[in-house]
Amino acid sequence: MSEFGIPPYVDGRTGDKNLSKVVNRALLLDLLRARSGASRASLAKESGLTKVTVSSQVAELIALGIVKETGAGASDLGRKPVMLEIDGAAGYALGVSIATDRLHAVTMDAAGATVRDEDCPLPDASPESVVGAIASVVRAAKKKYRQSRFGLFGVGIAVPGAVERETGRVVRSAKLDWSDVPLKKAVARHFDGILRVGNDATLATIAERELYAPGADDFVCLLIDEGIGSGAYINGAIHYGHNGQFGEVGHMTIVHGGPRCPCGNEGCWDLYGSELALRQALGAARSGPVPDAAEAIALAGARPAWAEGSFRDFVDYLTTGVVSVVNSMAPTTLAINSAILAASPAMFEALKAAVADRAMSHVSACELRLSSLGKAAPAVGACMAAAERFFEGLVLRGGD
Amino acid sequence: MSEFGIPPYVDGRTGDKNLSKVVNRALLLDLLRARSGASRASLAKESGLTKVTVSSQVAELIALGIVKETGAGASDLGRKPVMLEIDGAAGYALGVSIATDRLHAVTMDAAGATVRDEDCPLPDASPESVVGAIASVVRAAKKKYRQSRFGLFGVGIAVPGAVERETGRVVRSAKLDWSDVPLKKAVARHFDGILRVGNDATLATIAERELYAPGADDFVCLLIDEGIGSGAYINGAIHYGHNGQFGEVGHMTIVHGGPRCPCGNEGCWDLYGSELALRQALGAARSGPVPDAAEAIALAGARPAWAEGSFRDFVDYLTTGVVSVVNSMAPTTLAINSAILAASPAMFEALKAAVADRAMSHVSACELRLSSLGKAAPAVGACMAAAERFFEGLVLRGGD
DNA sequence: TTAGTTAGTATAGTCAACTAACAAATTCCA
DNA sequence: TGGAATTTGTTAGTTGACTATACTAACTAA
Repeated sequence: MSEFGIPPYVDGRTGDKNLSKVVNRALLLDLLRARSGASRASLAKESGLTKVTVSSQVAELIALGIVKETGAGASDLGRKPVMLEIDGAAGYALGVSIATDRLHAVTMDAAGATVRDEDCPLPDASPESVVGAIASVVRAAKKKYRQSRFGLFGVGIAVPGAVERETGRVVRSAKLDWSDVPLKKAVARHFDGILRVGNDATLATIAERELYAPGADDFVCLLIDEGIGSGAYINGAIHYGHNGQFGEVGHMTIVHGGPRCPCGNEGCWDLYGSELALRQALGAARSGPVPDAAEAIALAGARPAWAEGSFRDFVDYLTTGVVSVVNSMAPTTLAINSAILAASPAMFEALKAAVADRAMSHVSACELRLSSLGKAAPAVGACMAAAERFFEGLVLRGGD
Repeated sequence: MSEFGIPPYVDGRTGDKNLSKVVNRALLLDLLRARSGASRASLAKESGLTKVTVSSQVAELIALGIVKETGAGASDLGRKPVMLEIDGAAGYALGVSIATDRLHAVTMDAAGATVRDEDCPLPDASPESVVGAIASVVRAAKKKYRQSRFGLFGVGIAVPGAVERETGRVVRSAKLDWSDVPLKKAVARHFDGILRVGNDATLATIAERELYAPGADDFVCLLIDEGIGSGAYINGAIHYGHNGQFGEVGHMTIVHGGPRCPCGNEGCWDLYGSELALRQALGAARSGPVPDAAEAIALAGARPAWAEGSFRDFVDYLTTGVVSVVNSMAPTTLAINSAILAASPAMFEALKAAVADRAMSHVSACELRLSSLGKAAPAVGACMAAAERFFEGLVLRGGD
């Protein structure tokens, strides 16, 4: 469950008196969050801890207000268990993803249920406007959830660009035309809880894995829209490269000696396999205007004859990139978040078949999946990242 | 120090009474292995543990025979510390790498010092011959080190191909023309200690990191010879993909629509940037025979005019692949093990400059290094992998 | 020779998990 | 209807490893 490979409550820590308590609490919280329908006895069985240990931990979690008893459960024989669950109403996390013209804001309760999903228009994409809009969403949520035990405990922000992990500084966002924006610092003046700022593809990957391959150690997620973004769990941990922007797989060369890309490299996959590239190809194919995103999606569903070549090329370019990713990283699951592919099951099937044909046989066990989270993925992932940190804090509390 | 992200003594483990002892012992062993010149007091300072805890752990490690006192150390003031170190003579690890015509065998003592490095010719590359040769090397080492506390405690075997991690089965090795060879099981009949079988590039990566970037979380290693192999540490853990063969980066496409590769993919980097590809280009350039590896290395040093174009193309192809790797994985250090580049510093410098020019600016902090381990890397890494497991065992012993 | 400093040990206390025994609640079956 | 069996959860006491505190040991410098 943890987004981190080495759980932060273990990493770099000496084996002091609290270590086992902390490890066990994390284990129990993970079990409680993963399945509903747990009791003290079932937790003991699944965790390998004794009933006594579980009871004492559960008592503390209930006292903290994060776990609640929900009455008697079913049993074939013997005393009925007292069912336990994370108390969703204990607190809330807000996830915001930034686009050029709007914010997408998702709210989740402590149990992980989405309780709100809204779009806020932005006057412009300047850092000031964005920070202002985030501040107002945060303010509203803070007020709304003031009554609950932990209130609005965390905010996650998904940025389409490179983010320095430690400081939450946006190093560079081509989409927003930002350079060196201290986003976290700016938002922190309006919110003093858990605040996480990350790359949108990275955060989307957190959400997609939770949905499609919870617990998978090696999981890659591709986001295909204007450009091609990606994120990856490797060895069970989400991978942040430099500046939290792992996975510029869009800027692998697929055409050696090809045209220069704005990124500085040549013949990048992004120039051939992105939605933007497809739209430009469609425009050229009909010798007319370049379709916008909505029209391209409609065309992908309709598949008019004149567009066939463009779509076939698109799948072909996607195949080349996906095979490169599969061969070089050997994930067990690869999720693709693409509105175009979502609109055309046939195209996705063609891609799957082509990848299976070309990928190295011993790694082709990799499962290709189409994401269904769509545009919401980064905001949902931002929520999850904030919640993750919240639970990490709970683990340390009372144990440190 | 651990080759694993989540230390195996923590992963999946509940916080029982021994957990802290195990964690602390691992911590102390890592410190002892990393630097020489430790004392109980310095270990306490560096580990954050109390002197009492350190003393009691050290007493057990000395009783186990893995740590020894080496007399008084220097001090400016006050009582002189009793210096401690891993007792190299406590035991030995053997690392073997398999080539078509010979075995390369490296022996290390428990302190990590290489004590022997030999080549054993092979009559042929059949599984029977290889297993027989390994068995005889192992038998000799077992006999030689019989007197020491732990004797020959482990054997690591580096295979040029895909290896199933759990079982040590060689799924496929094109170089050796092996399919489905239960190598670990076969060798286990001649050796009952720690036995690790792995992909050669993966094991070489372990060795290269230890040398060039000990402790680096994100580290990629490329091995360029007949083909292009690679290994990577991501999030501080060596990454095994499917079948222990992460990093078929050689089979990323760099020429979309290019020629079919034996692997099933098209336009693979391997077809353009490997030593084999270079040698074929050199042969074509002089309209003569394809040079063998030794001649190619000599030519790389001499750089005759007729070969200039081939070498320039070679660097160009390498650049494309390296930039793709750097952009998509964002490692902090990338080590290249290539006899050709080692023979021509100018070529390596040209590669470095071209990569810096084309890689995305925010990830170009990645440091490119030329490996000096050369052909020995896989065998050295195999030793290290065996030693790693040995120390993991020590950590659990007396704590479980 | 004595004060000051650093290394390492001895002893007692604390914490959290464990074991064992028990109380509570429920079903099955005579 | 009333035990026997079974499962849930708690209470009481034990254990192991770390910590704090206080000590001895060894050494430098003035």
